[in-house]
Amino acid sequence: METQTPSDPKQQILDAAIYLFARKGFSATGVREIARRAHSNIAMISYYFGSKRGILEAALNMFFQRYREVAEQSLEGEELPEVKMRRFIRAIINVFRNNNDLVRIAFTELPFDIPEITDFRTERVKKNAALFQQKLLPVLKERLPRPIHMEVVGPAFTGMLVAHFLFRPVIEGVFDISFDEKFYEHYADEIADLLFYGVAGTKPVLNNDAGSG
Amino acid sequence: METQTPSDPKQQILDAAIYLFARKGFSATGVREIARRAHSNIAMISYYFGSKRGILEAALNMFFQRYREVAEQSLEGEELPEVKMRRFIRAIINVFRNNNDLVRIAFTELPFDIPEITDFRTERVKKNAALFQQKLLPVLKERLPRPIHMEVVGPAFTGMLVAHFLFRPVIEGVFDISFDEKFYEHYADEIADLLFYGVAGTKPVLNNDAGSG
Amino acid sequence: METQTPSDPKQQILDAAIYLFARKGFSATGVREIARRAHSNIAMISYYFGSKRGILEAALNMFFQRYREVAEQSLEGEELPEVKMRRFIRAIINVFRNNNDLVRIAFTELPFDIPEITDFRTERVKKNAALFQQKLLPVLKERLPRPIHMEVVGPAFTGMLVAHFLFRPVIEGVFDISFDEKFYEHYADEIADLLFYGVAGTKPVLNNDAGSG
Amino acid sequence: METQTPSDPKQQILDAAIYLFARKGFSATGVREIARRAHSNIAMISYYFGSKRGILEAALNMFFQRYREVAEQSLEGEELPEVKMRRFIRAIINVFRNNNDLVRIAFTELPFDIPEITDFRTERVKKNAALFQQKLLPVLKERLPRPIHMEVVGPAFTGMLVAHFLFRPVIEGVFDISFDEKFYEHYADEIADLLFYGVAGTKPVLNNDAGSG
DNA sequence: CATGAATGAGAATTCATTCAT
DNA sequence: AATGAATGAATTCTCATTCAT
Repeated sequence: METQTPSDPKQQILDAAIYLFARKGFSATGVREIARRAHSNIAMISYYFGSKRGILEAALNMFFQRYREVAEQSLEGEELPEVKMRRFIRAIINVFRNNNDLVRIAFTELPFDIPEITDFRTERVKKNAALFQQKLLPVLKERLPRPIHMEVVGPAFTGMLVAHFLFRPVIEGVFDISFDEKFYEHYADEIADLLFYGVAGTKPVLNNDAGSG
Repeated sequence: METQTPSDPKQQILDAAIYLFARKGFSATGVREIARRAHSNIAMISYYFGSKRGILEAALNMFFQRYREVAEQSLEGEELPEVKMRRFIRAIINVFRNNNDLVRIAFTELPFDIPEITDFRTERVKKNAALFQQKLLPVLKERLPRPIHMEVVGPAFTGMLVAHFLFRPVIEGVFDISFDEKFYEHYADEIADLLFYGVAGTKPVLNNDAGSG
Repeated sequence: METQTPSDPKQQILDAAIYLFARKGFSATGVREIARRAHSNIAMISYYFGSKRGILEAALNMFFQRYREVAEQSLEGEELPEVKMRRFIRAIINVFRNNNDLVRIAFTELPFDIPEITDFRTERVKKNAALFQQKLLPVLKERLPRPIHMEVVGPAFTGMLVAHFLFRPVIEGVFDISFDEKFYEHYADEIADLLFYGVAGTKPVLNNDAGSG
Repeated sequence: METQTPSDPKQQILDAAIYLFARKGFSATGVREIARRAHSNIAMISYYFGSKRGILEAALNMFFQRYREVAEQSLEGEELPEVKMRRFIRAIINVFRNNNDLVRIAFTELPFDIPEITDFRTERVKKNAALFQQKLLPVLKERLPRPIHMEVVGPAFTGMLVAHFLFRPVIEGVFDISFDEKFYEHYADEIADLLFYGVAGTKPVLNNDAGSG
């Protein structure tokens, strides 16, 4: 909301922290290192964010907000669920691409067994699930050949979506590939195909390009 | 040397560390806390594992070894790839269930951008990919309706498999469910169905029970 | 940067460390003790000197620099070598008196068999030897009754000069003496006499008071 | 006194400790390192020597005893003081050569300002001084051209004697020399000459070889 | 806004020693 | 005589944070 110049110290601290948190982890990253990378003074961190933890919260809020906006926009509308779902996948993958460090932090840093944090997370995911429940599932479920359990499909789908961004450096090493613009053109559709038809399911011809455009 | 009584201090340290690493993260877990939980002396950590990092390595080696054994066993044989794949999924999910903390540590703790660690990881994944390449893909690919890209399907499949174990506390909260024995009876098959046919793909009748029993 | 008030914490840490290193040895001295004696915080040691070792290096650099300055000044000039040598002895003994703790540290703390440290030491001594070689020996050697071997005389002379400052507490105990201003008035000349004529050598009358004020 | 086989663990511990104390210093040497170098068990150190400090004491006692024996023997007799003194120098240098590590430990490790230790040292030196006083000085003093102060000459002479063995690695580096058998043949006489006549004092011809033989 | 100094708590590790076997 | 496990204290160093300027 606040407009920041590129050399804005607050933004620089945030950027530096995101970069480091994503690579070394929150706990292993020191405020001194953040300040050094941000070409800023250590005391500025307290000044702007209150504490190291404050930076993490700011980063995650930023990320969840972006996710939320994009999710709501892409699931809106009266199209067929397949269409909306493909649009959602494409949009989210785009967000993830542009915020890869934040993806790692969000899925890696927050421990899952501390009640306070799990509650916070649960709340977010519940809202997200409600979005799907409301905008997508009623129509979708009728059209599926067999019943699905959201407590299985939901996390599995999330895992599918996010794995690429969590494991990217390793994938690049294993398959000797580099993920360029060209790759991502087809990537979202492949993920969508995988979600809808798996590797062996029959894919109706007409639906093939339904999600593009 | 290898057989340890339940009160073996080395094993107790390892168990305590795995429990804590999975919940608080490696860096945020202190050796003092590990020692306290293991009812052991701090100095014993150096004595047995050299350093805190040594515990992490011991834990990960244990986990990867278990994974490897199960993967090799379940992918062996001359059955149809679908059969072997379902057996693999069931076996791996079983390993993950019994080592949920290790799953979290393995997929969460090792940063992905430190070359040394990424290389280590890449090596492991390459070997794993080779296993699939050798035991599964040649026959499988012929039988698939459309070509698949391993650099997309591989990570997506991994994400599908692992997400449940990474997000479990949140899933329980969101869907108000508790994952008991009954749940896991069907879980592996649902994941296999998802992998093969997605949520919308047609599932041939004859293959349906190939993986059960 | 260089001018420090007496209560400057950096200087206080340095002073405390020098005091303790000289008495207990470097390894046996703890940073806690240094900080306590300096009425400072332990963390300030890292802040100012990087590490405990950093203090030692700062102390030694200070000492070697003082030595070097005095050595160069006193050996300069066109006087007879005996005159310059007596001036040098008097000046060095003065430096040693005013930095007795540093003398002990410099001659006691740095181990002699660690290549890195020995190299460092060798370099310093070489430079020092070159100073004598250049400013003193050419003329001196002509005037000596018999050839001298620098590899014997050099260390022996150093030992003569430094022993008093290394063993002072013991000497005081053995001879029931206390080294006051009066003692040092004659001390330098006695050492010079010892170097030039030993305990039994004949001492020419004319040179006798060349070195006195 | 106790006859020890070369593989006697007590002796091995002592040897290892002397080696390490001389190079790293007493405080910086750990019992684990000693035990490792002695191919012995840590607990054996307590068993044989009571404590780490016990090893140091054993080593120093050994050294002082050897010194004492040699000093007494070489100063005994009715020869001229110069003769006895040269014999003493030659004998002590021999002891120092064969126990170079112990020399370093004895002159380096014992701090000089802890009353207990200084007292111990003072006691030893007093006895040593008494030896000279009794066996040497009465006759020597009559024969010297000028009065000498023992509190000056004593320490200076000690420094002369010991410096070579303390600084050896550095001297070798500075003068690019290696101290072989041949060097030590003349070394003791050079030191004796230095003590008696300095670098410039006239040396009577007849006394030149009085000390050998 | 911004800084560099300062703090006290806490980090991991190593220490010499002891003990049961 | 000898061992390997175990201990608790002590080690150095780094941490996030605060404060006076």
